[in-house]
Amino acid sequence: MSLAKIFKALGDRNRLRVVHALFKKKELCACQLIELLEVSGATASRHMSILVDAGFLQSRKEGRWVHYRLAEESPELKKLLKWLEVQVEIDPSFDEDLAKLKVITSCEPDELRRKQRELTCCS
Amino acid sequence: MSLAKIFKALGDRNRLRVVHALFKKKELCACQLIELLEVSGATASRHMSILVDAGFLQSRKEGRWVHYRLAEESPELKKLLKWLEVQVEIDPSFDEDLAKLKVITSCEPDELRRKQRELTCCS
DNA sequence: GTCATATTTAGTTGATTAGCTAAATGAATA
DNA sequence: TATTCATTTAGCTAATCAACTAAATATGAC
Repeated sequence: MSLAKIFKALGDRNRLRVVHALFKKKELCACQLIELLEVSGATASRHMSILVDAGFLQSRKEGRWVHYRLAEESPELKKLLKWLEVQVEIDPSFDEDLAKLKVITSCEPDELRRKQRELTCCS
Repeated sequence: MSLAKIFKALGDRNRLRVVHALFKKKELCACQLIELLEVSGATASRHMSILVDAGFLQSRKEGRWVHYRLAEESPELKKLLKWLEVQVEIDPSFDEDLAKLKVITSCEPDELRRKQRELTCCS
């Protein structure tokens, strides 16, 4: 894994939001991250794959759902994440996501998806 | 300064080479970095401005020459640079630049520029 | 002042990338 | 088995970005 690739993976606002969310929640499924970012599923999926590819995230498939969490393998990347965790804590631009996260994790993924469908149908 | 911008600045191989070089040499002028990267002066200048902009580098003008070194202001960025310093040390893909750096810093900037002109004229 | 020279800015081009929609895949359930 | 649904892949578009050349700026030397 090249250093440039590692930094490139973090050089995107939406991907930083995903990492920030996983600092806060430990594990989130794809549909929750879609809800958080408010992008298409395809776009979110691509962001995840970039973060997994760079070694920051690991995924776990459970039935139809894919769950993401921060990877634990590399001690070096963990150090970098430690630094990043302090920075996002300081940065008020991530505060909005905290409230959003609260809503997103207040119900189970399947219920969340039902709500998402309702919204897109009725609006 | 946004976090995404900070990471984006490091998400380019040539800019990482510049930072690596400045870990090794403390201060280098624009013409030496042009020689190191083997890109046009304009391209090198743009890379430098991105690194300065992100807070990693500071520049010092001395007559016609501009000298660059790692910035000391931000304790947070210094921590990140500390991490990066360890990584580039481990990464063998930066080894080639060590030999190159030796040549580049073996003579003063004005002599280096003379050599550069000779090469482009005669080849 | 004029010339030479180091660097930056402007403007162009080709490659990469973040976003989308639509189609494909894979897994649970009727 | 057929259907439904979560996610990924494919294919497209607009924006970003790294590289270049040429022109502009700035500084030292004649």
